[in-house]
Amino acid sequence: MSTIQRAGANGREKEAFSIGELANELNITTRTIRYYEERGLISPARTGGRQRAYTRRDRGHLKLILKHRDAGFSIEEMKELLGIYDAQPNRAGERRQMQRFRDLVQARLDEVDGRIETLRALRRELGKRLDYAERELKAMD
Amino acid sequence: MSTIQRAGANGREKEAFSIGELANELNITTRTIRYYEERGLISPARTGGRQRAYTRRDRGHLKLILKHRDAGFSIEEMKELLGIYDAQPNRAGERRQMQRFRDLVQARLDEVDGRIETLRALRRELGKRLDYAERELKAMD
DNA sequence: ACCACATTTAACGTTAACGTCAAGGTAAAC
DNA sequence: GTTTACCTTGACGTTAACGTTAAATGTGGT
Repeated sequence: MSTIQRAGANGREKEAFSIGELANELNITTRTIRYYEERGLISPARTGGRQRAYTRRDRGHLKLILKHRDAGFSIEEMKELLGIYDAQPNRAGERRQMQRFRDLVQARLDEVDGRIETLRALRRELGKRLDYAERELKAMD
Repeated sequence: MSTIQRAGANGREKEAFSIGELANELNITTRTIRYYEERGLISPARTGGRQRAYTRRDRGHLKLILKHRDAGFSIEEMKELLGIYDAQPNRAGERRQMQRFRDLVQARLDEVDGRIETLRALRRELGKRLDYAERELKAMD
């Protein structure tokens, strides 16, 4: 698992991860991680030997990506959000950037709410069928 | 639009629809409808000339299918549910069948609840980022 | 130095859910 | 009984999100 541990800042916390470590931790394949890079969702640094070295920040990105994936969002849909998210190294971003970020997150939140509502509608529909079945069963004995 | 109107029972209510009519009403293409038939989700009757004639029941199926689709369910996931749903011509189904139907609907309901929860988790995540952005913006003026 | 295992790039394969012609039959309107 | 509009069955094309080799390099441990 090549447990990457590069020199430099050595303050107790782990600094860099290999692709295999992340794949393991997040329960996905290395192919999936490389694919996300291919599509421009992440861009990890490289070691001298050209191997990918992921930071804790990259790992955070991946986690957010997976949450979106599980919620049914496409890679294209994630790109906008992450692109902006990346554009703010820390908190020193410019106001314009920060506003744009906030707006995007807000929009995404609305999207999520919409999908929740869609699911609620289906839930109600299923509820009706369930009630029907229960009634029929009750009237059958 | 060949407004199919076959002889037989003529009690005010429309009896049969053409594929084009349904596609129009449901805002999908005829290809999509035929595809669902190909995958075994529906099986409409045919006219003398071999054209598909959909009943109100078929239309109901399609609507349920679309709700599932919009909620992110796959065709395979819909097949089980619709298969059973089809197995009950009216209400005269056998108890065994009805119980199986209820159980399936219940399971699907749980699935839906799970997906809603996944979306809620993402919602919370986005909420945090939104708060962060708002705070930063406030501390910027 | 050497081994065993992890990683890399490149490329072809796969599944789902339709889109998109092509070449005829069918139905309804005139 | 022709148009004209709609429907039919193929069948090949397309996009997304990875899976799956293959052949070559890199890395950690002894």
